[in-house]
Amino acid sequence: MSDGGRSSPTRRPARGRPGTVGIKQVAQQAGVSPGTVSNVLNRPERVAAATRVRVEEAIKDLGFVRNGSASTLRAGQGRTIGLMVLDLGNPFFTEVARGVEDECSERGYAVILASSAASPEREGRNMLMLAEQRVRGVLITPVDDSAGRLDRLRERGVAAVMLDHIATQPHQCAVAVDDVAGGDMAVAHLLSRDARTIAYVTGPLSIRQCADRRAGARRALLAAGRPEDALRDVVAPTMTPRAGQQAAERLLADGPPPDAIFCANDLLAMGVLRALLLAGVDVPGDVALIGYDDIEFAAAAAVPLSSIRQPMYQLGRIATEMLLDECDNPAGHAHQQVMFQPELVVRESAP
Amino acid sequence: MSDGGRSSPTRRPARGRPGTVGIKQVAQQAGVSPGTVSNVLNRPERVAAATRVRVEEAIKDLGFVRNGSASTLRAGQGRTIGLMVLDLGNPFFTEVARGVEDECSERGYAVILASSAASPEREGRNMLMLAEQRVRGVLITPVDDSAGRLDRLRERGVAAVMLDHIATQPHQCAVAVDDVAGGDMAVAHLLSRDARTIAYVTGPLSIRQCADRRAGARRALLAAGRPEDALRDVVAPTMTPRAGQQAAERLLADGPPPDAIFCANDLLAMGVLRALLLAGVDVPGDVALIGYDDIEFAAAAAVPLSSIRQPMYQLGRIATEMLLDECDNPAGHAHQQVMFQPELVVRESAP
DNA sequence: CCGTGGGGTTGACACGTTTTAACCGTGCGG
DNA sequence: CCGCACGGTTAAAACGTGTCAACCCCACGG
Repeated sequence: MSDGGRSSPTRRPARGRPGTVGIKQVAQQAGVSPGTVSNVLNRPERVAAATRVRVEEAIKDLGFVRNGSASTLRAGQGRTIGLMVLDLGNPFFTEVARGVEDECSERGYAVILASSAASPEREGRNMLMLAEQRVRGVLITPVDDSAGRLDRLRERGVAAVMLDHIATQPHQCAVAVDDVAGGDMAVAHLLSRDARTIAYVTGPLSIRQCADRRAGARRALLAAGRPEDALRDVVAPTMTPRAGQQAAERLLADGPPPDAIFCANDLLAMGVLRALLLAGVDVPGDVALIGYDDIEFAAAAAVPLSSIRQPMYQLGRIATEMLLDECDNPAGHAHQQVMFQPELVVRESAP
Repeated sequence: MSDGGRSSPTRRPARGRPGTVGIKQVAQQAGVSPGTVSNVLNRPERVAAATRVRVEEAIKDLGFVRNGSASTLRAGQGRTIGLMVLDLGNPFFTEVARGVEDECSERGYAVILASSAASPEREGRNMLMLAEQRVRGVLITPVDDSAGRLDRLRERGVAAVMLDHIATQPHQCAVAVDDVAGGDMAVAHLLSRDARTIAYVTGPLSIRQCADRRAGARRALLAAGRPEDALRDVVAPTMTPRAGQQAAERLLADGPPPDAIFCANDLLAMGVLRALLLAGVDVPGDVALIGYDDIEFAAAAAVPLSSIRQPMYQLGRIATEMLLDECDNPAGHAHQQVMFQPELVVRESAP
């Protein structure tokens, strides 16, 4: 009956493990057609209750697990998104990743992790891999302005949300934290404590975050009627504790210390703090200190750090929400740029 | 000409984006058969140089990117592994993840990230998802002893390597760091500085790492001819700075401070340090302090922490190497348990 | 001149799922 | 009594790639 392809003697055994159980083994066991099994899996409401339980039992008995590749191939889209971060070593990004993973795990999505490690070449390579995996969407902290790359993705039907990066184009989703406001906040707080001279210890100003926080700091100075050059920049080559310590040592060697120091990063701030304490400078008595990010270790420093808290975890969660919403409803999706407001956390280093 | 399927009026447009270019569009453009394109992709040496460049040009022109789902489906295996960590918030695991990602990125594998968040239920859920994605192998920090789960995976042909966990069965790959040796090392160092009384601030002793490090510490005591109870345990409920601080406060309130404190974790150690300094205890003058893990922030603490360094990044890399080797050569693969040796890093908190 | 061998290439099928149109009773309104 | 709609189910056609037997062509030895 039907066309009996069964008899073909050239039939090879399945490529995968011999015992691979697919939808049709389940169907046979449940005395039903493969299509019905698929329906049980994807639209359970369309199948009669009695049949459904029979199929579900068969699934459990045989230990069937659906083949995602086949599903993705046929349906044209799977339940996978890509997450491309700048630097897996930075607590900021790992907190974001935690938010992304939590949200995805709850909604049954898989996260493919990729790190550009700040290298455009590696970003490209990983991007290609994500494209091959036919991810449904991508969360990305772009290394440079990769608007072009993202547009090409969009043409392929891959949604994208930019992380911690303001969108340069309107047809683009993005979530970020207002770094200008954060810088303003930090310096305004220092000024309210009657700081007259303030230093800004920062990473390279080519990094948007560093530049924005500086802009905010200057805005606060202007608002207080101080000259902009009341803020003294000290640029460190990288944003690590070591670099912060060295920057602070330079600063101390160079004349009388400022009343307060604002750091672009808690990692820098921890190094700065160490240099100050080693030099016998009292914190906050002689110099007030404030960091940025409010990473977990900030509160555990020798002198607990005041800092500007960013909702890192929330950033990841919201970005994922936006991305998945766009995936589920590409037409009626309004691209939006969400800008979180940072928050001042006052601790002992700048009470 | 050939079989003109074009004329069929019932032909639906492709499900995916209209412009989807597949292997056959490339073939047509290059004037060659789809099979040849596949060969160019997978066994370039079998195709004549001239044809190859023509195909490669066509690929570039059309912007073709291979469909990983179809490839995986047909070939029975893809280039994807799963990484299941215990806690994305812990720098230890993120460092491991960094190693895994680097290695995979270099070898063209994709990493699916999953976190069990120490919940067996969530571990199970994510495990199912990894199975659906037909990952080629899994790197896992098991929440409890999930030997059964791993065996079931293995039956499905999914390789597995346990991370930071000794294998309970011989047919199992595992990489770990010798925690007993680490504990020994730490306490031996403290003893060499003439510490007489030592406290061990630890997380729950049900955590293998905590228990092993304690065992090592006692071993060092015995080796020095001290009674085992020269080591006083102080158990904190979690391994965070806050918990460490509270534990140290309890310790100080409870009698004269010990000569030295060994912490199961740098996070705990940072909290302990803070408590000591607040209480006016000099470190290392009055109390020497040593942590574990040597996370980046340990060196940046108020008093830079001595610590036991674990090769976290290397752990991830090696584990990945072992996993991929097993994937590429399942038959001739000898399961092995690699045990790394930790390393004492001497800084000011216990010189 | 014919057979043979081998490098290149092709055609067609299979992988496991989703989807859609068709099918099958059955109850109901006309 | 006929036709129709409807809830359930099925058969079959894709989805895009990998693989393998078959094939073609040309050079070469007999």
